[in-house]
Amino acid sequence: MMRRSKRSLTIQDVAKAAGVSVSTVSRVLNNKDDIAPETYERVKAVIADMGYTSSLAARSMRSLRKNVLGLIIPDAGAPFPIEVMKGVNRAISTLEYDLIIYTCGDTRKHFTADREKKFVSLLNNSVTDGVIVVTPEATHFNTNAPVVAVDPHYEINEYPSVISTNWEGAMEAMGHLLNLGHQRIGFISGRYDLQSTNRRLLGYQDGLAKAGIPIDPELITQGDFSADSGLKCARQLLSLTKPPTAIFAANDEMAMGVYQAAHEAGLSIPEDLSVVGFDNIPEASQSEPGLTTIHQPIQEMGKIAVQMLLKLIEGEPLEENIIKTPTCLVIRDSCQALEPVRQ
Amino acid sequence: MMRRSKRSLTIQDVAKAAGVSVSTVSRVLNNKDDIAPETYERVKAVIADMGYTSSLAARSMRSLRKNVLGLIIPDAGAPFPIEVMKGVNRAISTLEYDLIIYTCGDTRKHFTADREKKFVSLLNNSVTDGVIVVTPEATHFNTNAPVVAVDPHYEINEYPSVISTNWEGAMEAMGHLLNLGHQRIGFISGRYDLQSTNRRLLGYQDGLAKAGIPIDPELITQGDFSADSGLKCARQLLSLTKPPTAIFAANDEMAMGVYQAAHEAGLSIPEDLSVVGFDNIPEASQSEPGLTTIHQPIQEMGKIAVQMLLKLIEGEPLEENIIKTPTCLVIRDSCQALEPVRQ
DNA sequence: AATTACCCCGAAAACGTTACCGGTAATGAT
DNA sequence: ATCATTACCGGTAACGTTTTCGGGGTAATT
Repeated sequence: MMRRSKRSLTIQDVAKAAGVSVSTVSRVLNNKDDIAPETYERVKAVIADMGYTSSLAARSMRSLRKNVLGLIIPDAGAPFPIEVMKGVNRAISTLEYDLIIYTCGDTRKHFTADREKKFVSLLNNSVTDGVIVVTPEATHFNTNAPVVAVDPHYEINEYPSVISTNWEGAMEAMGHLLNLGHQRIGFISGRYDLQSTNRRLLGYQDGLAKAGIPIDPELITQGDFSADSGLKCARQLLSLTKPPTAIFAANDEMAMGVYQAAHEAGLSIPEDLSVVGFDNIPEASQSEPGLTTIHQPIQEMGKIAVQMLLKLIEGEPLEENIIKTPTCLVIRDSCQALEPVRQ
Repeated sequence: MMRRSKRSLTIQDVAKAAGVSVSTVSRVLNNKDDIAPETYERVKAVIADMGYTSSLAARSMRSLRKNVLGLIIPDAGAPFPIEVMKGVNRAISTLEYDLIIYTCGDTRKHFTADREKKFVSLLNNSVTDGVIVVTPEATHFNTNAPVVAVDPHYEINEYPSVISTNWEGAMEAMGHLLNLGHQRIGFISGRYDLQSTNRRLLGYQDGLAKAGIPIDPELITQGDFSADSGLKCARQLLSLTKPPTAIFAANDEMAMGVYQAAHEAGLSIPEDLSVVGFDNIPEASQSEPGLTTIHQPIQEMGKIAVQMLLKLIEGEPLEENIIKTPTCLVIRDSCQALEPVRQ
């Protein structure tokens, strides 16, 4: 129960208490085999008794292997990075790695630079063996420790990445709506400079083209992946002189905004408006009605990123530098066949 | 563009490149005033040019102040810790502190021990100046760096903490339902050994007592704060021979489970069943119908925790060791006055 | 009995950084 | 002209760990 007043416990204190050298304690800590069983047990007991844990900083500085993985996510709050985080956490929990999460603040200004700086500061010569970055803006990180990206913003990168079949997913979503007889389908996009946005928009356009339906620019709006932007875009779409009978939102959060806009306009889903989202975040199944959406295996993506990262750390080569995770359509209750009688 | 192959950049490399000593570079890095302006600028330029960032590990080991705060959360996924995280992140973003998040895995077995170990490993003599722990199980942390808890599990702790007015909130929720004429009110509790659960249950009981309504043990069920447990408890409540006309769930996630159970049973909310939650997580406003709930300023709690922690780091005394954040009733569309005609 | 082999363990050198102490040159005061 | 003061900067000792090296025992082999 006695507490050191100033300094904290060091390996020296343990060594003194156990009557052995510092090296021996270190050997015990790292499960080296070069040690007598009885000494091992005795030192182990002293360590447990004193409640000693080694300093991450000192350990990281000396040894090459730190047994810590890093995860860098944008301003925490969006479901996507959080789902990735869960997947990473789960994948790591069975290994002997620890996880440190870094969030870059929400300052839009120096977003990239700031993130990159923090990233390097973490990695460069510090505390982690490798890092996973979620939706990175930067296309290059100057470090020698491995990096894996999940859903990178831009297409051309230096680092390995895992990303979903965005185009195929969007095609499938469009196929579903078209099969139900919808012809005027609104699209709510994300930022145009983002890879995932681009692919989904392309899927929307190609889906229409395949069905022989001309593209009406009025039906394409731009959001920013937030529910709020989805609301605004949906309002805009619904106030058109010839409003769409269905809306395909580039992610589920914006689809939730569509729900709200429909509610405002007195439209019920799916009777008056069909809605399809993208991602299949947990909220999609809890909404009323359940949101039909394109499932993206987000947690799985985190898991795959961990596997890639571990390979890189071990020095093994990667078979694929870009791994594509498959999407699939999840049908719930937010879509309905269009009445054959057109008004 | 040239990249070192093996080792990463050190302060030595920078010093050599800038033609100054290591100490001078360090002075520049730490904005010490004991330096000539021109030298400062020159070294700064070299640092930027080489893309050097100092090693967190080495810096942490040597200097007392690390300018890094730690946040420890249970298995990431639950909305509560995530909201705290957002608040902490926001509070920190204006300061010159960085944030490192640690999640203890979801292994139930050594939950406390594991968490404590990780915690100490982070703090003890490592990388952070102080740590915020969300819903800690442990009542004591053997460390000399400061700790602040948000919503600690148990009532008697060693560390300062910030916690909501759980009893008052529950009383207000009950007052609302009772005012609407409800007499049979079901309660879905959390784990009985948790402080917040206890307080809310007490509020439920005291609310009934105040209205002169006897407590029916049948109406009190125990969940575990997950939506799934809320579903199960609600099923149980609704299958009673005399089912409740209203359900008060000890958190919003379980209230979402109630929604699902009502849906299954063909009951509509609020016509056939009134529901009140607790927490006011983002999903509460997005659900259909909007969930009436007790607002807990979760992000604010994170912010307050940061303020307390900073005081402790600065060595200033705390005015209060326990700060209570106020709850308030948020009325949405999940409650309705009970028809005067009783069946 | 002498040599070899092996098993443990301790001493000491790093790792990259900051804190502390001095030292030099320039400036100002007597 | 000498001394004290200041401004700036470099050398060096830590910080707490892991790793390498080697040495002292004891057991096995010649």
